[in-house]
Formats: sequence, structure tokens, C-alpha cells
Amino acid sequence: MNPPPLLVTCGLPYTNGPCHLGHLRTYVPADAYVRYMRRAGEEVVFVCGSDNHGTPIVVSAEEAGVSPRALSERYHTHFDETFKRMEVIFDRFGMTDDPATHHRTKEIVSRLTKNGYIYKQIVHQAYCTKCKRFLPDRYVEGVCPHCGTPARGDECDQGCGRHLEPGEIKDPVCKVCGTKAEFRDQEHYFFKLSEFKEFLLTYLETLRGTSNARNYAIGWIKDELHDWCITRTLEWGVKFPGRDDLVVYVWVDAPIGYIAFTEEWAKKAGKDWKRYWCNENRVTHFIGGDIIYHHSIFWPALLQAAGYGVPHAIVASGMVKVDDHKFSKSRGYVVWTNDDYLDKGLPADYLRYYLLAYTSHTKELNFSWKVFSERINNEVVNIFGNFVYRTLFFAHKEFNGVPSCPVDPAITAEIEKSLETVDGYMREYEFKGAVDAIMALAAFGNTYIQTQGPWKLIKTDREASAQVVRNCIQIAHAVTLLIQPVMPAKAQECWAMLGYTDSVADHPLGDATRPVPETSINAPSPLFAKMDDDQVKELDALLQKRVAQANKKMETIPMVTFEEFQKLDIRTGKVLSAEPVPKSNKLLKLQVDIGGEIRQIVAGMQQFYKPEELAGRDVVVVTNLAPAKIFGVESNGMILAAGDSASLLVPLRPVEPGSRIR
RNA sequence: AGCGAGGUAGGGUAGUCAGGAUAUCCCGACGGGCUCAUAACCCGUAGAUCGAUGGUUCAAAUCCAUCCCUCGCUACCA
Repeated sequence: MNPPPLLVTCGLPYTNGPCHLGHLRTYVPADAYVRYMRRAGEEVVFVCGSDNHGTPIVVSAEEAGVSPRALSERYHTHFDETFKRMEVIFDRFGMTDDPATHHRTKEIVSRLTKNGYIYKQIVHQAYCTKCKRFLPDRYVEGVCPHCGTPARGDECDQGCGRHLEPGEIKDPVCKVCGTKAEFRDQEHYFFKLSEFKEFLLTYLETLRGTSNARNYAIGWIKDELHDWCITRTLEWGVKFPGRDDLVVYVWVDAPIGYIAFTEEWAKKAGKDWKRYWCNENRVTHFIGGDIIYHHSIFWPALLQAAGYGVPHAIVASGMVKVDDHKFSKSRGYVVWTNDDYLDKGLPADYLRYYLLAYTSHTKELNFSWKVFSERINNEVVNIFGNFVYRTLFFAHKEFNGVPSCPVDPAITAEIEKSLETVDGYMREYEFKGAVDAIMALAAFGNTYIQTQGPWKLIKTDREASAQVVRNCIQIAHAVTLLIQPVMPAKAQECWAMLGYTDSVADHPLGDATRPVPETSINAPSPLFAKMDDDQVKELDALLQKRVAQANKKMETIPMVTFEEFQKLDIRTGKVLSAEPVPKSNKLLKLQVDIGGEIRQIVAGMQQFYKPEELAGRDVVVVTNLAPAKIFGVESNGMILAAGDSASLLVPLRPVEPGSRIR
């Protein structure tokens, strides 16, 4: 029996911002993989779509003054067009807000309910009376119920790292307006994820793809697995079946989008989508390393619970850094696909090559214009481009085409060896290894033509010279076929220069060893343009300018009104005692007299002051700062200090503790 | 804090599971040769306390222990 067909998906871009280099780190390798597997004879379907739901989109849409749907459509079109410009070609690029995803999500959730994996529970959910809405996930901040450190709505991000279910967080505050939120009882639905521990452990052992996806998930599951609340109180999203007031959590309908997009494609193509998703399958998810949890834990459990087939492979890419800085839109360390790259007239193929050849797929990629241009010029232009050009130039000049003689078996063997090497790497998702092997074949060609010197041979032995040229053309032909998944447009150009009139994409990789027909060859033109230093400087300057502007913007703190300033109660205080907070290396616990009242305040100044030198000092304290638990210790105020070394602000002349600062 | 992934010349890597002698290869830098070509290729040079410390061993990048740093989970996110 034939293996099931390959279905490849990419993590869904979220429709609240434009496409950047980080996205491409996942999409370009996925596209190259799909192109390669197709040419290796596999039946492959490649689907993706935009992720439209969730609170961040609602908030962004409000800010932009449009509906969430309109905002989603705007970015959806943007991604669709940008991917096409980058030659990332999906069979279907859908939207999770389209009917197919709504329909499939409801069907799956109903199945989960029917199969007994969903239960109802009342949760106390944070509600902002000012914004008049429930505050999901990242829109609420407060204190972790487990360890007492400040935490976000869905996760104790600074403390114990535990996932928090809605309603668990203590002392919630609305992140949008800063108002103290109140808890309101709300009925929610939970998915029994905890029941899938054993299943997942067995499943993950056989999961294919990159090891980071597997190891990360296994480590997580061995620890503990909580049930997941899969509903949110929101208008925008897929309605939970039978409840008009609840939508499903975006991480439910987003991956279900993969199925829905397959359905949409299948309907149009007259195929059966069930072949791809039910029973044995070869679903391969290309994702960014930041969403491994959802894809290798939550998603397989959900599919299993609903009676679908589970994913065959998860390929998780490493993150992107820019100029050795963490990727950050707000700090300016970002490369926008359109504005910074394509609109500057740079070929998509260069960036595709760079992304695939830079480093192993799972490792961090550090982008810089300098390295980018270096690698393009030295590898793509000088090694590959030059080899093809010098070969065809000479063939045209001296033989007016492909010389008529058989290809040397040693050359065919060398090509076969490359085919095998590349194939091994591609099937292990080692794209760098594959690209290196292709370039090694081009380098072999250069060495071969150099050592044989057909330009010398032709003076004494025309036949021998013809043989060398014949062999070189065969190598160029093989390299072109192999590089096509990486650089589709350039490969096609090169293909035409070799005298072909059809599409290189229609040729199986095995054709690499098939002799090139003895056609005439036109005068070749250089395939690639080098990136010159001025251009590189200009591109780099643009990036540096953006970083500088972002820094400036971050330094600019908005004005406050006098009334807002008046809200702060700043007083002098006298430190009565100080002691280190256990287990912390920076924190001191202080007892401060602020005039008739002793306050406990935690301050991060252990590395600057010894506890005994603080006792008895006059200090300046913000007394009406909201209380917080830091390392499990309650802190009721803030000691004011200046600069990185925490130089304490002190009254110049003696004052009574509790004197108001104005 | 925890859990994952990492740390090998300026950049990128191989080697680590199965310990073995001058630590691999590619790019870059420098010098020379050659020249059909947008130049490649050849020869040579410099550049690495293999994250740190301790241990096991005749022998450690590799095994063990402890620690440090970076990244992810953890605004903005693939």
C-alpha cells in the first residue's frame, strides 16, 4: 500500500502586524521542503492561513477604529501577497474566520463533548468595570497564587512559570486601563488534557520532525499536565456550540484551521480531505520554536480526543536575531519583508538562500546585512553563478552549444553522490546541510573546469575540450535542478540558459543525471547581480536609524498632568531595620517608619548596600504604591533611588518621618 | 525558580551517544601563483586556553560533578 500523501502546514501568521524576517524563517524552509518533496515524486499538499481571532486583534482593531474582521482581512491580504512575492506558494491560504474553520471547530468541539472530554466549571474571572469586559489571558496582571510573584493572566511569567487558568490569578488589574479588576463568576468549559499524559508520552516517542519539538514536549509532560480552559468571554471568535456568550480559545480554532484549509483546498481540487487528516497520515507542521507547546501537546491531544489522526511530524525553527539583538519590533531590531527587502529591489531568491543556508534549522539565526551580502556574493554569485556563466560562455563561444559526446561516468557518479547527500539532509529537515551539498557540487564543477582547463585544451585537442565542457554543462544542469526548491526563479532562468524551453519545476530530481540534449546555447548573461558595498551600507543605515528612533521613542516618557502627579504619595521615612530576603540575591526586606506607621518594603539593593548601613537612614518612599508580593514577601511601597547603582535619595536637612514630598 | 535548546578561531559548522595522537570543513583576513569567467582554482600564513572549574583515565571537546552565560517557554513572536 502506498504511504498516505504528505500534508505540510505552516504556523498561522497572526493578523495584527506585517510580515517580517521571523515569519520567513519558518515559511521559506517549509516551501523549499514542499518543492523538494514534490520533485522527489511525493504527492504534497501545502496549506496555511491567517489566524484572526483572540483579544489582541480586538484591541488592535479598536485602536485602528475598524472591525476585527476588516483588520484581519487587511493583514490577510498583506501576508498572502508577501508570501507570493517570496515565492512561498500555498495550495490554500485561508482565514480562520472563514466559515470552514468555524464549521470544523464546532464539529470538533461537539465531538470532544460527546466523547466526554469537556466539562463545565465556574471560574472567577477578572472583569474590568471601566473597559466593561472580561479580561482574558494577557490583559490582566496580578499576583501568582502559587509563588506570590507578579504574574500575567495566563502564566506566572516572573515566578514559578506555571500556567494559570482563568480566575486563578490574585489581585487582578486591567492591563489596558490600569483599573483594579473585580472577579465575576463565569461558566467556562475545560478540556481534559490531563487524561492524555500517557498517550502523549507514547505518541511523542514516535513523532518525527526536529528534536527540539519532541524533547521540549516530553520534558513538559513528565512534569504536570493541567486541563485547559478552552472558552473565553469575547464577541470575536468561533462561538462555543450552544453558547452565544462564549467563544473558543484561539489555540483551539487556530490549528483546526489547518484542517479547514485542507477542506477548502480539497473541495476546489475535487479531493477527499479525510485522506489527509483521518487515521494514518503524514501531516507535517512547520512552526516557530515559540509555539511548540501548542503543537506537540495540546493539538495532538485534541485530535486524539476528537478521533482524528495525529500529526506525523513537527518541524520547529529557531528564532531570528537582528545584529545580535533579540528580535524586537519596539526596539527597532526587525527586518520587514516588504519595506526593508523586496521593495528595495532585492531578489526573493537571495533571502531564501540565506535563510536556508545560514545555519541549522533549529538554531538561532543572527541576521546582519554584512553577512547577508558576503554570503550572497561569495557563495551564490561567485561560486554558483560564476560556474554556470563561465561554462556556458565557453560552450557558446567555442562550440555554439552542448558538444555532442557522452557524459563522463565519473561526473555522473559525482552528481549521483550529491543527489543522495542532499536527499538525506532534506528528509531530516537539515536544510543547511542540503544547500551546502548543492553548493559543494557547484564548487566541484569549478575545481573540475579549472584543473581541466578546456580553454587550454582547445588549442591542442578540441575533442578533449569538448568533453570537459560537456561534463561541466551536465554539472550545471544538475545544480540547477537541485537548487530549484531553494531559488525557484533563478533556477528557472538558469534552466532557460541551458537551452530548455519548459519549466524546471516539472522535472524530477532524478533528471540530474539525464544527459542534457545537444542543443545550441545562446550567449549567456550573468545570472546574479552582486550586492555592492554602497547598497549594503544603505540597507544597514536604515536598520540603524530605526533602532536609534526606537531608542529615542522609548526614552520619551509621556507627560503627566498635575492631577496625575498628585496621585503619588511620596514621603520621607526612616529605615528601622533591614535584612536579606531568603533565596534572593538582590532583595532586601526593610521596615520603614513613614510617620506613625511601620511599612514593610522590599527593595532590590542588596548588591549595593549592607543591611546594617541602611538601618537608621532617612529615605524617600512612595507610600501609596499598590502592594506586591516579591519572592513571597509582601512589599508596601517603594524606596526611591537613582541610577544603576541605586544611589539613595535622602533629605538634605533632617525632617520628621512621614513628611510629604511636594 | 523550573523545564527545554545551546556555548568549538571574526561568522557558520563537524566531531560528543561508542574517550586516542598536530580538533574538521565552509566563508572571511593576509601573502603568493594562475587567469576562460561577475572570477574561480591552487599553494601558503595568521587566528580556538573546545563556556568555567574540579574529577575519572596512560589519554577528555568527548565520560562524571558543580557552576557561568545565551536563547525559548515569557510585551511586541515565526
